Amino acid sequence: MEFPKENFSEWYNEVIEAAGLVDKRYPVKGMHVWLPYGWQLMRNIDEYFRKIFTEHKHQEVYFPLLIPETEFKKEAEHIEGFENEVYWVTHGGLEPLDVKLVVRPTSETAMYPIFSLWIRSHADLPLRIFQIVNVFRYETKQTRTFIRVREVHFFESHTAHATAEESEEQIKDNIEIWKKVADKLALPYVLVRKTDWDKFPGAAYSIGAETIMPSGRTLQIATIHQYFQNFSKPYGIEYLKEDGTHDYVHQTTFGMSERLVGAIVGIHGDDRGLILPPDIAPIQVVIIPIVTKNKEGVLEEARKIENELKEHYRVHLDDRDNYTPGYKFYDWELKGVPLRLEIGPKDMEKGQVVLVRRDNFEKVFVSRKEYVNKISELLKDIQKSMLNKAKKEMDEKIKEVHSIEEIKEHNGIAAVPWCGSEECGHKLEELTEKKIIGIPFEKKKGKCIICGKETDKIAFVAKPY
RNA sequence: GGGGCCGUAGGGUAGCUUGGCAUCCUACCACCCUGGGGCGGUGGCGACCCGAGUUCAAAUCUCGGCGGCCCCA
Repeated sequence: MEFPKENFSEWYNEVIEAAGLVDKRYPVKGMHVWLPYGWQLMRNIDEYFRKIFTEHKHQEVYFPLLIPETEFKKEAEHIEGFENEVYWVTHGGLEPLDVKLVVRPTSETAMYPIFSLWIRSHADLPLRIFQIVNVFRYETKQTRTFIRVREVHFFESHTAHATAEESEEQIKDNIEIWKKVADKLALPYVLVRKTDWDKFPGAAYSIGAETIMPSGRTLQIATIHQYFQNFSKPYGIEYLKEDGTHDYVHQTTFGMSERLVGAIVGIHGDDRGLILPPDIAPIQVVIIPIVTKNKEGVLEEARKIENELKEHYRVHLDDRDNYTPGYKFYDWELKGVPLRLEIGPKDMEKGQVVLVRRDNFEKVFVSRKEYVNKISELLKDIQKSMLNKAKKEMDEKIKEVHSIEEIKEHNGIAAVPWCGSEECGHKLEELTEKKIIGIPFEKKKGKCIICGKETDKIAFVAKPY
C-alpha cells in the first residue's frame, strides 16, 4: 500500500484494486469489472440476503431489464425523479423502436403492471418478493467504485398488503431485517427519515440507514420505502376485499447495493489493506506453511489441516512455492483475511499451530487438539470487536451542535434542532453547504436553528457521498 | 452546473518546454538459490489512447474524438 488511510480517497482507490476486488480499467465511466475475490465477497452478502429474506417470507424472482416507456411513465413523481438518469434503448438494429425501452434504474415500473395481474383478491396478499439484479443509472456526478456507479449491483424487495397498517408492519419488519444484515457485515449505522425533498421519487416516506466513512462523509447503505397506494393507483393494483368491494394495495420496498462493500472497505480497512468481517469473508482462515528443510512434511501437514478445517470454515492453503512466508503474510493482510494459521517445523514438533488475527495482530499458539474450536471462538470475537470498534468510531463522529459555524466545521453528522419546514431546511442546507441527510427517530426539544420556533425534531446535517 | 489537470509495457513513472534509436522501478516468464514478516542472482518478454493535420521526421506541436482524475456549486 502506497497511501495511508488518512489519505482516505487515495487509500480507498488503491486498496480496492490492490486487494483484488475490482479491475477499474473497464473503459466505461462508472462501470467496473468484479474480480473473483471481490465477486465472492459480494456473493456471500447476496447469499445472506437470500437466507434472511426467505426466513422473512419473501420469494426470489427475476424481472426483465427493459421497461416500455409507456409503463415507465405512469407515476408522475417517479418519472420526474429518474428521467434525467435513465438509459434508453431506442433502436432494434438500425430500426427506431415504436415504443422506446428504459433500462431499469429500479424495478417498480417493471413489476407493478404484472402485480396488477397477479393480485386478484385478499387471498393473494400479502405479496413479498425480491430480486438481485443490475440496475443502470446515468450518473452525471463523479463516480466512485461501489459508492456511486452507473451499473449498480442491486438488491430490491417489493411487498404488497391489504391495509396501510399491514404495510406499516412490513416497514418495521424491514428494519428488523436490516439490523441483522448490518450485524452480519459489522456495519454501524443510524436510521433516519428522509426529508420530503430527498425521499424516493413516488414514495410516501423513505427511511435511510446511514453510516459515516472515515473521511467524515456519510454513506446511505440501505433504504426502506413506504408507498402506501402511490403506485398501486396508477398501476391499477386492485384486490377484492372480503366484503365484496375493491381497494388498491399498499406497498413497500427495501433496497441495498454494493455500497455495502464500499462501506466495509472504508470502515474496517487499515494501512495494510482490507479487514473483512468473518461472517462474509471469502476466506476466513488462510494457512501459510513455513517450509524449510522438511518441505514435504510441512506441506503434508498443512494439507491435513486444510482438510480438517474445510468442514467448518472457508479456508485456503497458500502453497505457492515461489513466495516467502513474509510475502504471503502481507498479501493476505492486504486481502483482509480475518485469521492466519501458520504451520512450520517448530510447530510440528510441539504439536501446535500459530493463529494471528487480522484486526489486532494478536498471536496465539494453540495445540492441535483445541485449534478447531479456538478458531471458531476467535472468528466470533473478531466479528464482534470489529462491529464494536466501528460503532464507537461512528458515534464519535455524531455531534450535537448549536450554530451554523459548528455544522460547517464538524466532520461527520451534526445534529441540530429544526422545525421541519422545507423553507428552513433549504436555508440550512445553503448556509452550511451540506445536506440534511434525514431526521433521526429520537426526538428532542429545542429551537429551530433557522427560525427559532419550538420543535422536537432533529436534523442530521452532513456531507453525503 | 462551473473550472482545472492528465492519458507512455499488467501497475507506477522519465522523456514533451527546445520534434531525431523511449528511462527506471515493479509485476510477469525461464533457470539457479531460498523459505518463522515484502529473499537473492542471471537472462528474458512487454508501451507512446484513437483519428486527422503540420513536418524529411511526432510520445513530443495543432485540431477532433474517447477515457480517467481533482476542485468548486
